[in-house]
Amino acid sequence: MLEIYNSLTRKKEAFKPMHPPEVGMYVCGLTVYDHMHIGHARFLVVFDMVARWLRASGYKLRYVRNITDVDDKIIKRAAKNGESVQALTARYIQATHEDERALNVLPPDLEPRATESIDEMVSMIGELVEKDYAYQGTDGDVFYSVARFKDYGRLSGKRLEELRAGERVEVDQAKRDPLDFVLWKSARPGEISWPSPWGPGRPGWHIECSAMSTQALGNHFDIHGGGMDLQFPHHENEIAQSEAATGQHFVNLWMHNGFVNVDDEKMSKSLGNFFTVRDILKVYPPEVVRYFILNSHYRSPINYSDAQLDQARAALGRLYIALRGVPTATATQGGDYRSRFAAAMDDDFNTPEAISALFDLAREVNTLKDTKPSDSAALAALLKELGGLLGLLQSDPDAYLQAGATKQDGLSAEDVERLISARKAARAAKDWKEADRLRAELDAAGIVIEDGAGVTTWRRK
RNA sequence: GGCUAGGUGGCAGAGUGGUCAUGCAGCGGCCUGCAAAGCCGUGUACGCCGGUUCAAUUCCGACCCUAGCCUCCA
Repeated sequence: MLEIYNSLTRKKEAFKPMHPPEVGMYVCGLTVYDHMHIGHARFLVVFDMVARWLRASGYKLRYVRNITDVDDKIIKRAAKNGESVQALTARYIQATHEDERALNVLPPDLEPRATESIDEMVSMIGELVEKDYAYQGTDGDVFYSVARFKDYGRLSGKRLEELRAGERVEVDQAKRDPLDFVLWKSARPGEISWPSPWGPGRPGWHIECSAMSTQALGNHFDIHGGGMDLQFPHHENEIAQSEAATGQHFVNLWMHNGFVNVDDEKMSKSLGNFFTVRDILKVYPPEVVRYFILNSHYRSPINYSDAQLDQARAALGRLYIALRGVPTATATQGGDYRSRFAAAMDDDFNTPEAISALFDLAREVNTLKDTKPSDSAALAALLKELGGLLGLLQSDPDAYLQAGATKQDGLSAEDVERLISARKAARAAKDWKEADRLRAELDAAGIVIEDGAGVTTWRRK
């Protein structure tokens, strides 16, 4: 039985979709004005893992992940670059898709773009104005009247008076209440805009997700996810907007993934301590990045560092080494590995524990390799199958282990093969000195060689 | 200050009221021409102080410390 931690109730709950086997899940996606960083990669991989496990559990999932392609930062960046909003977002949407493919993040079933749902946003704002949950401020912007929504703060555990007491709330004369947030922003001359009953402008960020999720999944759906920092105010505001507009309960289960830190501090652009996926993939295979993310529980913070990625690479290498040289076979029922794996995943997606079952499985594959090759092959097939549920271990083992992407300076595969045959000749002549010299030469180039029964295999460090 | 989540062995990271996480690194052994990989064995742990209990890292309370949110943010 699948249990998931619900941010709304702050406890694990048995997962009960409203209309099984159908499940609707909406995740707040990227604002596309720059390359994604490792923090973005985390939420993408985490919810990809969630989607895969829900499907593997027999649910018919409708996974919706939006793209925010109009927003203050986008407008500012486009202006700075001297290009149109459309040109900027098109470029980064493409880059985002490339990075997702590299990380083996499957496309969602639906990827709505904010600019394609403006009508729905305008109509939802109209609904809110009509019901007196929203008003047009003195500057023309339309605001949501937070005090009108009695459950405001429930998701984030905040109360209005506490928020008001905070010193950092901005003072804005156009609003009736400093906590009110913008639903519709009037356009300044030259800015991208759409017509509306309140004049030309663009939607606020929060209304985008309310409108797109409702449009794709209905007024009331099962799961809504996103990064920890979106809990307040973004998701709080979504609830306020959607429930006020539709009069219905919005979302049953809220999931929030933890952050990627650097030196125990949040990664952020202002601190300048962020790492883009593109830069990381110049040094590490994408699957190592995916393993690194999945090796911690999705709600825990993780620290990014080269040392961590090196460890992830060593660990993943061990799994691939177990799969190396094993003939293809049908997966066994596999003792209790399968049930251990499932139990871990069912326990709020405990991927580190699921992965620990993979390592025990790999040990048995290795142990039986020589004595019971067919049993070993069947277990290896199980290892690959279970790994696949996490989006791991699907590459050809030798291709993964010999991939050149890890170090730039290396020898080509042909060079390596040539040196290995030279060493083979030296070994046959029992010229150990020459054989060891050649091995040292390979080692210096980052190549590890392993003499098996009659064959020498190689991989990159 | 308010709210939330944490503090586990050299590092990373799960978990449990009383036997093993798992990976990396270390040590010993097997294997190997020597290695590597693999296998076997092995050491080091649960922030601090009280309480409950036959028994607490695990439950309860206080304390200390850390991070996140309270402002755009995955």
